[in-house]
Amino acid sequence: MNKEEAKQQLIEELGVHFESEYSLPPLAARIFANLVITEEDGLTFEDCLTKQCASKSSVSTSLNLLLQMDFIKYFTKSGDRKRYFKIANKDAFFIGKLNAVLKKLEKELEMIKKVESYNIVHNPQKHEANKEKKKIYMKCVEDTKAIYRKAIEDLKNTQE
Amino acid sequence: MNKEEAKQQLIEELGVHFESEYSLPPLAARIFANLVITEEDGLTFEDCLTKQCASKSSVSTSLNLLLQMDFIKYFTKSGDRKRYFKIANKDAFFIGKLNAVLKKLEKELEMIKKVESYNIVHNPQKHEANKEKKKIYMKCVEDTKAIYRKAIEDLKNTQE
DNA sequence: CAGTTAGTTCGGAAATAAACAAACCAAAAG
DNA sequence: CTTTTGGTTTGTTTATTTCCGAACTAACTG
Repeated sequence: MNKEEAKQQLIEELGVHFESEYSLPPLAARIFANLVITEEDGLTFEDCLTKQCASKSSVSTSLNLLLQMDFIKYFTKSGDRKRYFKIANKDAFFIGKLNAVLKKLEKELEMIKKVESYNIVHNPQKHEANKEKKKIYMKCVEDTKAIYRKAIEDLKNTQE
Repeated sequence: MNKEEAKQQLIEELGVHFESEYSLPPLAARIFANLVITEEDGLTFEDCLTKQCASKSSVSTSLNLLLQMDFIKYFTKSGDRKRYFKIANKDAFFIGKLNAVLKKLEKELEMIKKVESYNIVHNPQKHEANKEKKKIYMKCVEDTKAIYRKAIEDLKNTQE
């Protein structure tokens, strides 16, 4: 398998992964995948257009979505009106991911607490029955959060 | 706020949460939310139908989806043709969730390794640049997995 | 066996999401 | 000032998802 083939295949695979992982529309996921694995330092609007065989408007929407989600950023070159898009920054890829998981865990905890509050008031016996399990689960979430926070710190300290 | 109001509001809120958290269709998410917070020991098909103001066919589809995803189970009462649906089991709710996260992390690792393999062959310099970050991220994922595995064990040992 | 109960299945309608084409705009170049 | 470049915006089309109604089935009931 040559490089171009390997690349295309990996983009498709990564694209599918990103769709579910980050709830991205298919085209945005593919564009992001392309930016993740490209060896170039930044791809232009046109690059994205031709590489994904998509329409201008769809590429525009997708790139703006990715920008707004902080998945990508762009830079310019003086004397060149094009924008060059690249993934937000080498760490952001991981940090963003870690933060996303953290946020989900926070939300999950919040929902569990709401259910708990409801049960304390309206279903005391049910609350008693689940107390121990909730405790284990919550500890697990807290431990995970600690690990993630540390990893984010570590990543930040790896700046080159 | 009375109990019924508090309950309805919580069901809606939990429902919205489950939609994104577990990628469930709206109706299935609401039915599951209802089963999570109900004080009854199991709700019938009809209960789900009337409480959600949905059609028979939609309730049927939703309940079967939830069954197939192992989110819920049912039991029967002798001399009663109805099925009583309830959440899969008190631990399964958490264990299932933890396992789902574990699976996602595994998949994530797998994708990262694929990108890494591609870079080793086709983009050695890029690979070198990201080596340290990948290492931190991977350690983080492994640590998380360990915590989750332990929590699952702990939950299993809490059987009443 | 005729009806009722507790659902399932199938075909389609309604809602939502994703992508597109075409018209548009602002900055730079000729 | 006209044209080209690098996009954006708007309105539509297409695809997919979600839900529903109506017809069906299998088990029980009288």
